[in-house]
Amino acid sequence: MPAKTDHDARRRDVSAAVGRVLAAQGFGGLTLRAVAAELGATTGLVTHYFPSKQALIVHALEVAEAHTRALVPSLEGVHGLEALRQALAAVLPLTPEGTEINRVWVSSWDAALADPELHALEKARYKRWRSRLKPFVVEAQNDGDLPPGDPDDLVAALAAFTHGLVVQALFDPRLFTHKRLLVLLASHLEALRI
Amino acid sequence: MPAKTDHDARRRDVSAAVGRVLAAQGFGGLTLRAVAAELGATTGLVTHYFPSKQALIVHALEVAEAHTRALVPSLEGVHGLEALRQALAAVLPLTPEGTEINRVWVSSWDAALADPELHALEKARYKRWRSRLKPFVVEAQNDGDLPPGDPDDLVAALAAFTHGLVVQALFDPRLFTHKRLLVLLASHLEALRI
DNA sequence: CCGAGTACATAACAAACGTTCGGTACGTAC
DNA sequence: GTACGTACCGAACGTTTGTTATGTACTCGG
Repeated sequence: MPAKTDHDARRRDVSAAVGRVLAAQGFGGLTLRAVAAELGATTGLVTHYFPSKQALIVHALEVAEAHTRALVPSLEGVHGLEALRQALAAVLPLTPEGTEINRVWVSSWDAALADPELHALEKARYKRWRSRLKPFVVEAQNDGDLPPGDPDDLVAALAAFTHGLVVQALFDPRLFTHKRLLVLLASHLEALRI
Repeated sequence: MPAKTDHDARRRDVSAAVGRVLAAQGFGGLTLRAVAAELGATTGLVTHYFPSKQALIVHALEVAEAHTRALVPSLEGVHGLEALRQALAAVLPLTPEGTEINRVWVSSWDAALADPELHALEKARYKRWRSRLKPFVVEAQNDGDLPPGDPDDLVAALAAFTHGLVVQALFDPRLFTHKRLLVLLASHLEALRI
């Protein structure tokens, strides 16, 4: 009875289109018709795969998270402070792709602060990010490359530094070039060194 | 010929209502009707004082900036690292008022990334903020409380740290309490000490 | 080849949007 | 007192929104 199309793959296509609209227009410009146009289809297709706009957004942000995580290089064989540096550098808007996905994240904060469900999801996402960074921080502390103290505090501070840099870079890419972002990150980690 | 009402004061009233709607609903929920309702008036009043929604937003963000700056305590007699700490602490969401205005700022980034005019204004705002912090950084460097090097880099890093902390705190106020935010800021500055 | 069910297009729907505008009330200037 | 300009209401305008319903083409299991 089922037709041929790959349902899950098509859902991912739709979500990808949402991501592109979001990166270009922000949440204010995210409409079902814009998504459909980006996809070269109609709103009928979109609503066929997602019951509501809210569900569409939620899924699109999940896909974006997976995408973001995929930008982090393999850190096998890399440890401590250097692994931390690479993990944080992967988040910076160093490529057009990185810039686009960061635009999506920053844009999503508006909706996430207003909507309870999105708020909870973003809060959980931050928790996941910090817990993914934590082992590297602990390692760096054990190596004597970072000062002792509650690693959770250090992780939060480093996540803050990185995302704060992302925001400034999005608004002034001319001032925060690829090279300068990496220098700022590296010298920041260096400054924290004991 | 002119009637009695204080035009500028009324414009500020409208902008304040925009701020309240923005803090509660974000840009997605910012409509002329919501602003009018918040003001206990009609859309006619709003459009009487602002030619368009865009102009309304621009003015509301200007008012918000003035408001934000007013939250910074007098730093007369305070210098160097301690002045820097106080200036940055003033930005953190430590009070309901501070939380509300930070919600407005973070929400505004969605629209600011999508609209050229708002983008330019936000970019300029960041520049102003950094240049206001810079003297304190230079002072702290001269005092030997902060490492030497390009003060612009240090300012950008500290602005990044602070705003990144703001975002995390907005999404998880339970985890980032008033006390912890201040501790994180203080120990971060301490960690940068030579 | 034939029902059944999926994959969409197309179109309609009420609701909500920003903007525009006529109308009323009320000061002020002369 | 009359004329004029401001302040604001209330409603209408056309557009756009998310959602829902209808219709058609196609693919499969039997």
